[in-house]
Amino acid sequence: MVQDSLQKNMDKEKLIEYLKSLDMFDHVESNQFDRILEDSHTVTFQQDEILFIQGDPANVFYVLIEGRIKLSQLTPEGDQVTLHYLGPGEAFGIIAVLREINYPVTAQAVENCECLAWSKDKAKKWIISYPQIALNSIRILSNFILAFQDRIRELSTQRVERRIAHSILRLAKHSGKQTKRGIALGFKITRQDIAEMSGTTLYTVSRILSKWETLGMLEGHSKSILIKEPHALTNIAEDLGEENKPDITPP
Amino acid sequence: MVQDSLQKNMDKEKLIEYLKSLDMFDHVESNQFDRILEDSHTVTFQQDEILFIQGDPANVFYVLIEGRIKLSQLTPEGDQVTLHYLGPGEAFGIIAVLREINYPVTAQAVENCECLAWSKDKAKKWIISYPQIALNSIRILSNFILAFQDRIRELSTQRVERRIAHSILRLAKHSGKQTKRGIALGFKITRQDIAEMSGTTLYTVSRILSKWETLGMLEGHSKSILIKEPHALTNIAEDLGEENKPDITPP
DNA sequence: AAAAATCTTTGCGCTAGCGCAAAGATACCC
DNA sequence: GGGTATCTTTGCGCTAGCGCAAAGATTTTT
Repeated sequence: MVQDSLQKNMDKEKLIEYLKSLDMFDHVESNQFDRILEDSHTVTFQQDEILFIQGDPANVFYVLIEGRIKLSQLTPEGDQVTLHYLGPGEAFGIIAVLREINYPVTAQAVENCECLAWSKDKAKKWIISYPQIALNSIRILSNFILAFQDRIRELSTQRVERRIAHSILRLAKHSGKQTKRGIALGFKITRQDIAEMSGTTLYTVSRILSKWETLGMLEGHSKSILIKEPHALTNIAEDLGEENKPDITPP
Repeated sequence: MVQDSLQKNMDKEKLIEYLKSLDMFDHVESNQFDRILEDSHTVTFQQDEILFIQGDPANVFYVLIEGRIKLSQLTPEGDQVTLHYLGPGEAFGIIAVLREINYPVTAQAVENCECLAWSKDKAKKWIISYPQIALNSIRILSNFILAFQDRIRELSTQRVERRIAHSILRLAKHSGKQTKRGIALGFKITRQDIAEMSGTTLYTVSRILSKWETLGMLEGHSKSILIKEPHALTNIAEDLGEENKPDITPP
């Protein structure tokens, strides 16, 4: 973890412009941003670096500027469950900082990352004394609640194949890059990672990806996935239409 | 659904005293409560009555005073998933009202209920213009997030038996009544209800409850459960110690 | 370039849990 | 109080998905 001066990668003007566009600072008066920024510092993390581990005392509130961060929980038995992949612009650590509890999740950089960071006290000061920021926090938290409700519903009622389809589509929506050959997921991701998002095992993910590959829906390379037929994946995720198994009866 | 005058079941003084004790109004100045109460009206619901269905436009924010309410989601396929049982003192409808979205869940009274209700506009007015109430909302929402995270972890990594044990213990903690013979769950609940909380089927719940009954851990009657050995249940929920199957080898 | 580490695939056997069906039990209603 | 609706239990067969093991493939390290 490295602390930079603010000006390294972006000048102050541009950074403020960017902050203004974020959910966390939506509708905050322009003249506040100088002070908000003064209270912050920039931090960078290398790929795979761990920002904090579930159970660590929560001393910092972050906004992710650049890169991608995985939020996960480890069970007492050692199974990892991925709760969310954060992308640029997302805030994290709100709950732990405000509630004065230890971080309830582990945060790990899955790419090189750059964050703005506020100490617990400064973050609390802004959220508590600035009603608009509190309201923005409510909106952010409620997004999590809605997403988690969907996740619980999925895990309770859908079979693995569908859940995996959903997980991959979520990644695609969040970080996919359109290429000539299809949508490529924007960062390295293993079968194990997908299993942790879908509530299954890496074996099952591998088998199902292989199946989809033979059906021509996607291409799975090591640590990367290229979605060739997003529509077919959506069909599986939404459980629409007939299986598009075109009866592979050899001639 | 019946609208009462405030004074029917509780006089105003007592009601204000009660409101002050709730999470939603924690640390709100005493002199505000007259006005908060003026903006509200009381509503009662009969057992099994539906307060609102997922997808309904969110016009009302509620605080549950008396009774118990089930929050659930229905999948497009018709499977029901129970997200939470609300008890007295809990607020609901915050997200839908603030976000101007339709209710994301269905709310149904599982006992006769009494609620305080605020119209969307009045609720928004209070939450937006009164920072302490916004902060309290953040705390309430973050509780949901933490609970849902646990739920996702459970569904992803634990087997049914353990999840059922957890569900029942949660109900017991939330609404159990200590009796001579054990802890009795405080309201009618079917095998189907428990299945919807645990992400399984009513058949599996029935089989597992039967097993626990033969082990002497609990007694399952129609629509009610008496926990005779909470400790044994906790062992299963936490996956502690050895199976307390005392080798039922007949004499 | 070789060696080590990590990730992926796939065969194989197994079992947890599903879900139909049908019979009992309990609660509800006219 | 008898009939109806709702809940619960349990037998039975089945399959989705788990998880070991071992072989490939790919990436990283030296």
